[in-house]
Amino acid sequence: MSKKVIDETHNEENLLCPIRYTIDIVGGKWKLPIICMLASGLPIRYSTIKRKLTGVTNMMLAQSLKELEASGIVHREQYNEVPPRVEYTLTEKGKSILPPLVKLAEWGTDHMQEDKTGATFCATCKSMK
Amino acid sequence: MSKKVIDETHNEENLLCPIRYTIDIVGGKWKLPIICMLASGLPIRYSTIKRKLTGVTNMMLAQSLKELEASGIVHREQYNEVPPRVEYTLTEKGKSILPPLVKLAEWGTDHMQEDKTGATFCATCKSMK
DNA sequence: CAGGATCCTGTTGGATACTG
DNA sequence: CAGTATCCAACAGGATCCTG
Repeated sequence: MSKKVIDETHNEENLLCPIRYTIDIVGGKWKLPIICMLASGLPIRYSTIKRKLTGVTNMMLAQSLKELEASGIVHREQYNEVPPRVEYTLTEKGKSILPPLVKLAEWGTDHMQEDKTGATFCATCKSMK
Repeated sequence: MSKKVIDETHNEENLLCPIRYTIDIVGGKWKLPIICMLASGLPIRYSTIKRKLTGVTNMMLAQSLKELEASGIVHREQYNEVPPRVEYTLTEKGKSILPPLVKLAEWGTDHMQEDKTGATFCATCKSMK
């Protein structure tokens, strides 16, 4: 979810565009990998996500998860144990965004190969297909 | 096409992901509106695009068009007349990205209405459906 | 008409340290 | 373990002025 101030003069023209609404939800550096990782449907712990997302900081991961939760894409389940455990899953809304993303992935796969032959693909995204 | 320096440590994990490849192409503030505007298939002049894209500067429009051309999405046809005339059209690759974008738009339309009822939609994007 | 050059600012994302 | 807080660098995008 973009924090940018809505410019009223462009609001109706661009920012309420349903495509941009969708891209805003999955935009940013880490949200797409997170969604891909949760695409299996199984709940995944915070620490597991952090470990598999090479290079992500606690700061960025927590923020991305919070924004995805605010968008209704992921569900956060907190267990009051010691040590604490928090698991994330895709909501129904989150699952429903996968087919459109797969369309994007298919188009990307087709046309990446035209440009740079032999490109390797993100393992998590491949798992969506 | 983003100008950001590619971080080699995340390259294979994220940046060669076909979804991100696709989103990078249509990302940014003006590329989606430009693509929507060209979706009819008719060639459109630079000045016409500029006039219809309220708020865009020459700087941003020229840059967006150049990047879309480099991505193979739009074709630039220059006529050596006085005054100069340049017309833009979607390439075959550009046309082929419309169906995936329509999927995104459909998802966005469905779920925007859950969040904010009565939201108005971008006229150019609606024209794609 | 169709851009380019230069300078500037707000946002995004990262580094590091700390906590319930 | 699962985050926060604070500070900072990089980049996208805009304003203004200039040109073939």
